[in-house]
Amino acid sequence: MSRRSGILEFAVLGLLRESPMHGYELRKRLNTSLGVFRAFSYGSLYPCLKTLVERGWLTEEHETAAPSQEGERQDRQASLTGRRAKIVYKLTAAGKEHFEELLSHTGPDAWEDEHFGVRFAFFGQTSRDVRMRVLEGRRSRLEERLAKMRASLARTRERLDDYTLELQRHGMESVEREVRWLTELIETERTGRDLEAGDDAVPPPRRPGDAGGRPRHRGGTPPDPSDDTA
Amino acid sequence: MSRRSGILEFAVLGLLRESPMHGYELRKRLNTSLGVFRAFSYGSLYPCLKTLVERGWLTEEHETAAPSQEGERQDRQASLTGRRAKIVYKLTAAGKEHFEELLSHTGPDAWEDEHFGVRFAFFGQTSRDVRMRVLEGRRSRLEERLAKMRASLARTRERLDDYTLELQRHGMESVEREVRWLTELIETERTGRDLEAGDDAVPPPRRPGDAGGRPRHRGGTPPDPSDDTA
DNA sequence: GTTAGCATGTAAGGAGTTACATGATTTT
DNA sequence: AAAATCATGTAACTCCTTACATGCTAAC
Repeated sequence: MSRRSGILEFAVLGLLRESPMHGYELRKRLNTSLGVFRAFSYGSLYPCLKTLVERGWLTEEHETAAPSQEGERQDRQASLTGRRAKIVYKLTAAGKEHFEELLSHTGPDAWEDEHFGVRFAFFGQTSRDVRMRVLEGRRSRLEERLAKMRASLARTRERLDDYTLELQRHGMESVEREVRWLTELIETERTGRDLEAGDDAVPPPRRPGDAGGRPRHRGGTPPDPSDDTA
Repeated sequence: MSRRSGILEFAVLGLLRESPMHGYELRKRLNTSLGVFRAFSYGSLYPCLKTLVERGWLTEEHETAAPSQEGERQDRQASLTGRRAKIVYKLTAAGKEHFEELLSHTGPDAWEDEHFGVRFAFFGQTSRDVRMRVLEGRRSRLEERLAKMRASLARTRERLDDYTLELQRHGMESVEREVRWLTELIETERTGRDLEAGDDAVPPPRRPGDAGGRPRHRGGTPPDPSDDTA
C-alpha cells in the first residue's frame, strides 16, 4: 500500500543502478545531481527504500555488523571509503529489469515538468529512440502550452495590470527558451553527434565520450563537504 | 483545522479582491492569470473556498434571482437551493485586511519558487518597498542556489555523464537568466521611472512601469471562451 | 435531443514535508 | 568534552489531485 512514488522511486533506482549506496549518500546525490529540479528529505527517502526492498527491487546489506569477531582491519583507511555505511542498498536483477522498463516506457507522464528533468538525468542509460520520443514529446507539450498562453494573453491583455503581464511575458520567454534548447538537443540526437554545449559562454573543457552508452565511473567518493538543502 | 492552503488561499483572496466571482470562473482565472506556475483543480478550490468562508474572509451569495418569463418557476426552493445554486464569493472587510497583511509579510517563504510567482502576480496591490524586498530576497535566494550549483559542479564534474552535465548546465543558465531579469526589475523599481504611460498606440515590449497600486479596470467582462488545463 | 460547456461538490488517496527521536563517529 | 556531521528512522500533517457524482443550460 502506498509509497507509489513516481519520481523519487525512479531516481533511486537510477542512482543505485550506477552503484550501491546507503541512504544518506543517496539523498545527497539526489539533491545535487538531480537537485535543480527536486529536493527530497529523509522522511520520504527511507520509507521509499523500504518499499522498494519489499518489492524485491533492492536488497539491504547491513554491513555495520561484526562487533565481536574482527581479525584484521586492514581495510580501514586503505582505498576508497574510510567511512562505513550502516545499510547499503543494492539493485537486484528484478530491480534492474524494472528500471529498464520504466526507462523505455514513454507515457504522457514522461514529459511533465518534473518527470522530464529526472528522466533526462538518466538519458545515458537509454536508447536513442527513447530519448528522441521523450525530447519530442516534451517539446510538443511545451508548444501546446505556448499556444494556450498566447491565446489567453491575446484575450485578456487589457484586463491585466503591468506586473501580471510582465510575469506572463517572462514565463513565455522561459518556455520558448526551453523549446529552443530541446530543438538543439533533438538535432544533435538526430545527426548522431555527441553532446556538446554549443552556445555556452564557457564551454566545458570536457571531451565528450560516448553519448550512447555507459556512464561507467566509480572512483573513490571523496570526503565531499556536501551541501544540504538550505 | 486543515485547509491551511498557502498559495491557493493567497491567490483566491487576491483575485477576489479585484472583483467577486463564483468558483468556476475563479478557477479559470487561477489557471490563466497565474497559470504558468500552478494549476488548480476544483477538488482543492471548493474546499478552500469553504474554509475561507468559515473564517469570515469571504461571504457566499447564492444567486437566486433569475428573472425569467415564467415567474412561478423560480421560487421552488427559493432561499437555499434555488436552481442549482450559483454561488458568488466576495471578500469581506476582514478578508481584505488579512490579504493586505499577507501581502506585506515578506517572510522567507515569499521567495520560494512557487510562492514568488503568485506574489509577483499581485505586485500591483503592494507598496514599492515590499516589492523591493521580495525581488531582492528572491534574487539572493537564487544566487545562493547558483553558488551551490557551481560548487557541486566543480566537485563532481568528472563523475557525471554528458546528459547529467548538460541538464545541470541548462538549469544553471535558467537560474542565471532569472537573476538578470530580477536585476532589471529591481533597477526599474529603484529608479521609479514608469516607462511609457501605456495609453498610446502599441508600445512594443512592455516593462512593468509603476503600477502605483491601482489595477482599476473592471469593465464588462467579455464572454471569455476560456481554456481549461489540458 | 444529444453533446458540450457551465457549475458545484465529495471521498479517497498520492507524494511528499516537518518535526521529532536516536545514536555513531569525526573533528575541533 | 563539545560540536559537527554521518546515519537511520517514524508519526503526523499538508496540500493538492483523481475520480466520482450531480445537475443546469446553451447550442448544434
